[in-house]
Amino acid sequence: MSDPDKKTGASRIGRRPGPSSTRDEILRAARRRFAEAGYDRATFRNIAADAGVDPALVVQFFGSKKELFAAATVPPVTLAELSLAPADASGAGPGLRLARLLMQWLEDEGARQALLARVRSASSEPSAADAVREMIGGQLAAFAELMDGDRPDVRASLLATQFLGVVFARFVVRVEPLASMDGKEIADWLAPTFDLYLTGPSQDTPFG
Amino acid sequence: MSDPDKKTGASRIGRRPGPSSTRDEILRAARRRFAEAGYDRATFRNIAADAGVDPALVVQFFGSKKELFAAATVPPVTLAELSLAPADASGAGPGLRLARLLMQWLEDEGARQALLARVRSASSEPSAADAVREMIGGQLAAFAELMDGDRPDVRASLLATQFLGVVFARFVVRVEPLASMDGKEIADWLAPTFDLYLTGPSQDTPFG
DNA sequence: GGCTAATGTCAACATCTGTAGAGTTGTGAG
DNA sequence: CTCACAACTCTACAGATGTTGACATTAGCC
Repeated sequence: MSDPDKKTGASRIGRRPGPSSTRDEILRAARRRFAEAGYDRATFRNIAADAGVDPALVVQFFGSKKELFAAATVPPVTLAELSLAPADASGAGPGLRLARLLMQWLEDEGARQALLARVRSASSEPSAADAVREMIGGQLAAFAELMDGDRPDVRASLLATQFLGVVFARFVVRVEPLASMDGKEIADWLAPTFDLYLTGPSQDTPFG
Repeated sequence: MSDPDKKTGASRIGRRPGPSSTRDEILRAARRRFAEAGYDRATFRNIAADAGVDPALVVQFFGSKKELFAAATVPPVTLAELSLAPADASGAGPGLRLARLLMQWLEDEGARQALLARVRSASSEPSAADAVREMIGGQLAAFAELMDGDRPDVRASLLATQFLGVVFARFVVRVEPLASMDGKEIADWLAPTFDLYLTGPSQDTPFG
């Protein structure tokens, strides 16, 4: 007998009638909080409040904070799913194609939040740093085959630093004018750099 | 009368005899903790323990955590203090000179820790993000005069992203092989990119 | 020597955190 | 209908955190 009024009938505890999308709402709330505040400052209570739910339910669904983070920060769109084709048909070079692809990826809110959550959290939570590292190893190493020159590993990691730097400067530090620029415009500026890393001369100095 | 034994005489509380370097030790401990764990996970208790001191003393010296952070993360060596001259005499281009200067700056433990503390903390603590942004605005804008082309603001911020990306990928995410490479070697690879940003063609597309 | 300020510890505070356990209500299969 | 299970909330706990106030000891100036 926890319901004081039979007419209203809406008891706060217990399962809700009808189908439930709560689990997805928790995931979306978690992704946004992790993206905006990072691992430590995104709390169960904040996330649960955003999803309109009790914090304990989040625990029941996902077990622990680390598991929630892992579940909430897998990008809903992968680079491979984006169409490389239209840029390919435009006669653009590999650097510009890659730059456009990456910037286009960031336009998707879910993917951007997932990436940002990982980048932000990498500063304090080691498992998030692992996620970023594996992301780079997996996603960008696929582009290593585009690389003509030697030291493709060095080229790939430098390319990754340039991309990570743009993300960090644009969304975390908010460096101007980069933060306010259009994604396509940034892609144009990044293209020559990417070409440099992809196909430029090696800077190895074995006799230095 | 808190001393139970006059012979040993070393009471734990109260001021220590002789001059004190405690304040500097706290600053060093704070800088290291902030650099390795970021703002949130570097705690008063950790820092105080590293300095061999009571946490309350840290508060007494610096007031609050934010003030301690501000005091501990000002780089002990500035870019301007590093000698640009020797690289200049070697006939190297502006990109290589700048790359070497920045990598040389990171070799200094204090400067590296201060920068890393700010970068790591920028992910969660807004005042740290401010510090990074102002750092970029102040230090790197001094190199904007080296830039020939138009849009020096865009060029400077892109240069900053490349540098930030290297720092983030190398020390936070620890992307290989970049994390294990020598600073000078990285400078060689970065040089063409910096030249591109400093003096390369503009990517503005007013008619695009 | 005496006094003030600097240096130091200790115990405690209010608050927030992740998480556990018990209890309540709806769903769906038999 | 029944009954196991899934979806919920409530309460509470143990630990950590930034910060405070009271107190102890020494340094340095008159």
